[in-house]
Amino acid sequence: MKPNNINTLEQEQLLPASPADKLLTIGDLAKACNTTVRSLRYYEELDLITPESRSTGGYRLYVSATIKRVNAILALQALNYSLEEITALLGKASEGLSSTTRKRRVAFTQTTLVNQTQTVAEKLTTLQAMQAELAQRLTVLTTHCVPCAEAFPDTDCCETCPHSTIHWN
Amino acid sequence: MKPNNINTLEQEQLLPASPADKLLTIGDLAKACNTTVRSLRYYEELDLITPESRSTGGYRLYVSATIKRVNAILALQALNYSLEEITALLGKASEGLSSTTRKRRVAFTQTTLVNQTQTVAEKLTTLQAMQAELAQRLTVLTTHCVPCAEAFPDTDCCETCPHSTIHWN
DNA sequence: TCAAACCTTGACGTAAGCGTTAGTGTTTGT
DNA sequence: ACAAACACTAACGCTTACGTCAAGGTTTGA
Repeated sequence: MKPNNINTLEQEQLLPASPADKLLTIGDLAKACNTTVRSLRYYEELDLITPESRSTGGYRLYVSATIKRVNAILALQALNYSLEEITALLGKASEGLSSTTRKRRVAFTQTTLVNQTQTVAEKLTTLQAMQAELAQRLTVLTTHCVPCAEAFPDTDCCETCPHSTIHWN
Repeated sequence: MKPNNINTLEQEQLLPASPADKLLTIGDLAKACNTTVRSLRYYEELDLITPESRSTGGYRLYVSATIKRVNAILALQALNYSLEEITALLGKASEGLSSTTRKRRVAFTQTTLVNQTQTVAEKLTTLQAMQAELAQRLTVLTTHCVPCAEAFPDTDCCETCPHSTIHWN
């Protein structure tokens, strides 16, 4: 499935002293991005990236800009985005870059940032509640249960104790 | 593995009008914790919970304190802890119910509470840092990228923009 | 007493994100 | 010219946290 060799030719003609964008094999790309060949092929399955062309033997050949793209993918993954979300965020590779993409991209990023902020805030609230409850449990445990266990080391009276909920089991 | 029926008998004798800790079936427990029967059985597989006893017909019967335990598990899961981490955090059910002395059990609970407190504190710090970064990114995005995309909807100048890291690509 | 509702133990299915062969072809350096 | 290094496709494997039957036993209320 050769994309558009015409474009390639045009570019070579239009930019004879072009950046000499040396094409990368999939192994080169993997090393450059500190990831694996398998991951890159998987991203291609998901239409997150696509090689610029193929060698006569069928090797995938990537332009160096793809490094940026892959690094973006990896960065977003590190932020707990799923590849599906990342696809929504960066767009599919086959769809290229339309003129409206930039505006939409920025808007999309904005809404996802807002969502992230909200999610983080919720997590914080939960954690703070847990922290408070842990503190209380610890207090009751040390002020009540520890002395109690000290006084009656062998008598298991916890089942009848109102504080037994502190150490659930 | 009945812990200490002697204790139980003692208690029944000592407290004929005891709290009557009505035992819950697995369905009751699931409803009480707003989760599923399957999940509870899975937690048991992982030794996170264990029924107090079984009915003559083989039904799992739980003490009401297990509700707290399960709720703790669910709360921690909501914080993106894996069940393996939760097991490390809360301890295995079989260990908690082991026939060790009360002193040791209370001490065990104490140390796990301290550990939990510390872990929660760390998680809080991380989340607060995330919150700050998200806020900053949102600021830059709205003050810079949104107007920029508004002004140049069609010119993709992001590659040369120092703020392009805000909206990865 | 009997049906509805609940429980039991398997055991297979699922989704994500790759890891890992297997069997084969391609490039590259010497 | 030939071996080493690399790439190709296809396809099965793995993990986590359950969902979802299947084929039966158990409780419970009318």
